Amino acid sequence: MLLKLDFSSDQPIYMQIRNQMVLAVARGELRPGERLPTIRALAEECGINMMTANRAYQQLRQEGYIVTDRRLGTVVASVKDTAGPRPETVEALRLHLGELRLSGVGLDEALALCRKLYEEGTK
Amino acid sequence: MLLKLDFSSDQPIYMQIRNQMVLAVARGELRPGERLPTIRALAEECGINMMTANRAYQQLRQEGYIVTDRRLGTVVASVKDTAGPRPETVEALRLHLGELRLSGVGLDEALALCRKLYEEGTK
Amino acid sequence: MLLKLDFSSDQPIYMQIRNQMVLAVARGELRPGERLPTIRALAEECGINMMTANRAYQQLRQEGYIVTDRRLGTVVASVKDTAGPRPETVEALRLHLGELRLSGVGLDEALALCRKLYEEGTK
Amino acid sequence: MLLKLDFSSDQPIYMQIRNQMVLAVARGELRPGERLPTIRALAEECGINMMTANRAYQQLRQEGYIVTDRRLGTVVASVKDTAGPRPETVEALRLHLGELRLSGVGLDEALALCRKLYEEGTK
DNA sequence: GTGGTCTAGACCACA
DNA sequence: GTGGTCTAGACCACG
Repeated sequence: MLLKLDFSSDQPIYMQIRNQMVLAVARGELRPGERLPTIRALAEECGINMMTANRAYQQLRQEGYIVTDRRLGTVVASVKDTAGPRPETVEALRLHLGELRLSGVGLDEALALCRKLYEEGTK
Repeated sequence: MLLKLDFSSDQPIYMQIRNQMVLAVARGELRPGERLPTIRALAEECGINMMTANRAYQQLRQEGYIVTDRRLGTVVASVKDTAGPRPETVEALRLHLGELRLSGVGLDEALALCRKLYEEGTK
Repeated sequence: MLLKLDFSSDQPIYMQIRNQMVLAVARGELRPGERLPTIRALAEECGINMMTANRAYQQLRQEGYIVTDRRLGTVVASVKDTAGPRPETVEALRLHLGELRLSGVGLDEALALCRKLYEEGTK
Repeated sequence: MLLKLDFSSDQPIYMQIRNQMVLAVARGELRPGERLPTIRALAEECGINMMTANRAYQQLRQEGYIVTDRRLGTVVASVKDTAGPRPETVEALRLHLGELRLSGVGLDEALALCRKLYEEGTK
C-alpha cells in the first residue's frame, strides 16, 4: 500500500489518502478484512501529522469502507455492494463527463475510457 | 442562467458557480461568444459578494472556458476542442467509477449512466 | 501599418497600440515625418473607441515618438537618438532577463536572442 | 528579503511584489525550498492588506515560481529550467530593446548592458 | 498557526 | 458602466 501524496495539491491530504484507499479497495489491492497500518505508522510513513492520518480514517469509517476492531485495529470492511450510486458520485460524473466533452473527447472515446477505468477494479 | 448555490456546502461558492457554468456550457445553454452577467450583476443576483463572483470568473478564465473582452465584458470562449482531457478529469473519473463499482453498479449500468450524462450535452 | 490587438489581454488596448507603433518606428516601418491615420480612422479600422485611439496617441506624443502638426495631422517625430536609456527600460530588461535565466536560457543563448531582437530594428 | 513598494505607481502592488520576488529568485537571494513569509506576515511587513499579499503569491504560484506546501506554508519552487522562455518575455524584450535602440544606445552597448543584467543572477 | 474563503464596502483605469 | 485593485475586517478547514 503505497500512497502518493501531493502536499501542494489543493485537495486536502486526508482526502488524498481517503481517495487512494478507496481506489485500492476498488482495485482489490486492499481486501475485506485486511489490516491497515495504525494511525501512527501511517503518519510516520507519509511524513504527515497524526491528526491528518486520523482524519482520513474517520472519513473512510464514516463512509463504511473500513471498520475499527478493538482487537485487530483498523481493517477493510466487507463490501456493501447494494447501496447503489451516491447522488454526489453521479453529480461528479456529470461534471467530469461534461468537461471531457468540452475538451474534445467524443462519445465513443469517452465511453471507452470509462470502461477502462471501471474495469481496472475488476479482477 | 439560473444558479443554485448551497451556502452551507463545504465546496466554496465560487467553485459551485464554476461547476454550474461549465455544465451550462457543456449543455449548450451558454453558447460561445455569449455575454455573461457582469460580476456585479452576478453577485447581486446570487446574493454574494462581488469578489466571490470575480473569483468564479477568474477560475473559469484560467481554465479557458471564458474570456474577458475589454470592450464587451466577459463572454463564453469559443471551444478549444483540441486540448484533450485534463489529467485531473481522468483521475476524478477513475475515482468516481471506482466508487460506482463498489456501490454495486455493474459495468453495463455504469456505462449506460455515463452515456446518458455525456449526451446531456449533445444537442 | 497593421495592428494586432488582443482585446482579452491584460494590457490596455491603448498600450498595445503604443507598443506596436514604437516597434514599427524601431523597425523603420514608420519613418520620421510619415503621417499616421486620424484618430477616427484608427478607431474605425481597429474596432475600438475613439477615446482609446486618442489615448494611444497622447501616450506616444508624451514620449516624443509622434508630434501633431496643425496642417499635416499626426506624424512620426524625428528620432531623438541622444536621450540614453530610460530607467524604466533598464528595469524591465533586468526583470525579463532574470525570467529568461530562470526559464533555463543560458547566457550565450540569451545574448544571441537579444542581438537578434535588437537588430530587427537595424536596416 | 526587503521589498520596496510604490503605492502611487500605476503598477498594482501585487505585481510589484511578484516582480521583486522573481528578481530575488533570479539573483539567488531566495533559494529553492526556502520558506517565504506567511501572507499575514508579508502584509504586515509591507503595510498592505492580506488579500493583496495573497494575490502576489497566487500570481507567483500560477507561474510556477513558488509552491504552497500544506505542511510548511509557501516555499520557493525548485527551478524548472526546462520550460524555455515564455512568449511574453520575448515580446517584452523585443519592445524594450527597440526602445533602447531608439534612445540612442548602440548594439554593443545594449548587449553589454544585457550581459550585466543577466549575470546579476549568476553567482 | 497556516492558508482559503467570504463580506461590505471603496477608488480607479479603461473603454 | 466595466472590470481591476485594494482595504479591514471575519470565519473556517487544515495540519
